[in-house]
Amino acid sequence: MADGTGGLARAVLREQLRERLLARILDGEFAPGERIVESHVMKEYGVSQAPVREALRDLEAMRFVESFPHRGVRVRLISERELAEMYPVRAALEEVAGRAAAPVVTDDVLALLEDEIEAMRAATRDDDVHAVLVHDARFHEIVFEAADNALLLEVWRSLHAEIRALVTYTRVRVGLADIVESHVPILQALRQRDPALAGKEMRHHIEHFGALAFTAREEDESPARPD
Amino acid sequence: MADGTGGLARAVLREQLRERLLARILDGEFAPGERIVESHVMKEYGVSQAPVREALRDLEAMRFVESFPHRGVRVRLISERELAEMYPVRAALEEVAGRAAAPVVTDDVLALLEDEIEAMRAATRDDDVHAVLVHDARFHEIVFEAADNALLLEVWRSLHAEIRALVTYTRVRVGLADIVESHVPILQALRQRDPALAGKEMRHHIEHFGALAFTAREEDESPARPD
DNA sequence: CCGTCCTCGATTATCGATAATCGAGGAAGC
DNA sequence: GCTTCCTCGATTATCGATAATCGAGGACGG
Repeated sequence: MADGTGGLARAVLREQLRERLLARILDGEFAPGERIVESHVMKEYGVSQAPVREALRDLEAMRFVESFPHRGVRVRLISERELAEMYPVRAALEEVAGRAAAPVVTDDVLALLEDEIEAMRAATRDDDVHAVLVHDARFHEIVFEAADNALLLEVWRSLHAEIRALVTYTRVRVGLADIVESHVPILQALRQRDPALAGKEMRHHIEHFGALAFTAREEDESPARPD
Repeated sequence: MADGTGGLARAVLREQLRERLLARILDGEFAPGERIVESHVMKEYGVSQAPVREALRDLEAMRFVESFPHRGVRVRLISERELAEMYPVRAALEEVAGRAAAPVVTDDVLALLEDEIEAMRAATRDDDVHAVLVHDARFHEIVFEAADNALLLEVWRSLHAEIRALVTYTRVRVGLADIVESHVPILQALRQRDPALAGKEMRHHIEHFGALAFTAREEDESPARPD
C-alpha cells in the first residue's frame, strides 16, 4: 500500500503479522537463510493461512525474505556480492537526498540530526555496536525525510534489508568513533544549506565505508570478483 | 521472489494473473484511478479470491496499483508531483548505470543499443509515439542490464510505473527526433568505454527531459488531469 | 430544509478444508 | 554399489464460505 500508515486504520491481521515477523527477523530470531513455514506461523498466532501468506508476500516485496513456488519462504541471505552492488546505488541516492534536503532543511531537523550524532557517541562510549548502527541508519533516514521526496524515501527504504545486512558482515575494522564522526561533515554541510556540498558529503560518506568494506575484504578470498 | 522467472516454474495462478492484469493496466484497459474489484477478476478468470488478492499485492509492490484496507485496489494515478520527484532519482540511477556499464560493455550490447536507436528512428518516421517510448525504455534497460548490478536493475525497474506514466503526461512538446537523437551521445560514450562520460551523458539525458517537462508545465498549472 | 443516525448492498478480510507439489528416503533393477 | 523410480509426510496453492467493514442513500428529529 505504500502505507507507512502514518494515519489510522489499524488492525488488519496481515499488517500486524508483517510487523511481528519483521521484528523477529530483525531481532535475528529468524536467522538469515532460515525457512518461515506458513503453518507454524498460523498456529503461533492463531490465524488462518491467508493473512500469513500475504504478510510474507509483503516482506518479500521489502526484500527481507525470498520465496519460490511450492517451496515456501526463507529469510533472505544477502551475499557479499549483493552488498557490494548496494554501495554505488546507495551512494547515488544519498547524494540526491543531501542535495534535496540542504536547501529546505529546518533548524528542527538539524537538531534531530545533532541528537542522533550524540546518541551515536553515547553508544560508542558503551561500545554498543547495535545502537550505533541504529542511530546511524536513523540519521540517514532523517535526511531522506527532510529531502521531501516520497519516491526517493521509498526507494531508499527498499534497501533496508541490505543496509541491515551490513551488521552481519561488518567485522569491525573501522573504529566506531570513526563511523560516528564521519557524520559531522554532513551535518555541517546541511547547516550551511549548501546542496552541492551536502550531496558530496553524503556520497563520500557512503563510498568511504563501501571502499573500506571491500578493500578490507580483498585479502580473505572474495568470490566471484573480477578486478 | 526476485523471480524475473528467467528460469522455469510456470503455472502458478497468482503469477499468471499478475501478468494478465499488468498487461491490461499497461494497455489502458484499466485506466489510472480505476478500481480493480477482486470478485470481478475472480469471475472473469474463473479462479478463487486468494490468488487474485496475491496478484494484486504483487502489483502493489510494483507500484502499479495502490490499496487501502477494506477499500480495495485501484490503478495508481501518478501525479505530476510524483513524476517530478522521479527525475532526480532516475537521473542518479542512470548515472550509476552508465558508469558501471561503460567498462564492461560488450560489442554485442553496443549493437543492441544501436538497434534500439534505429528502431526509434523508424518509429519517428511513422510518427508512432508509443513505439518510440517503448524502444526508449528498452534502450535504458539494456544499459542497466549491462551494468551487471542486479540491485541497481531491480531498483530501476521499480520505477516502471512512473516511467510509463510519462506517456500520459508527455504532451509532445519535444520533437520525437530530439528524443531519439539524444541517445546517441550515450552510445558513443559507451563505445569509448568511458565510465565518467557515460555516466554524465546518462544523467544529462534524464535531467534534460526532466527540465523540459517541468519548465514546459509551469505555465498551465494543471492539477493532474489531462483535459 | 439540514444534519445525524441507521440500514443495506457491495466489497474486502479471514477462515477452514481440499488439491497440488516438493523432497527425502526406501525399494527395485542393473 | 549405484542409479532410478516410487511412496509418503510436509508444505504450499487454491478453493468455497463466512465475518467484518465501508459508503451511499433514506428515515428521522430539529
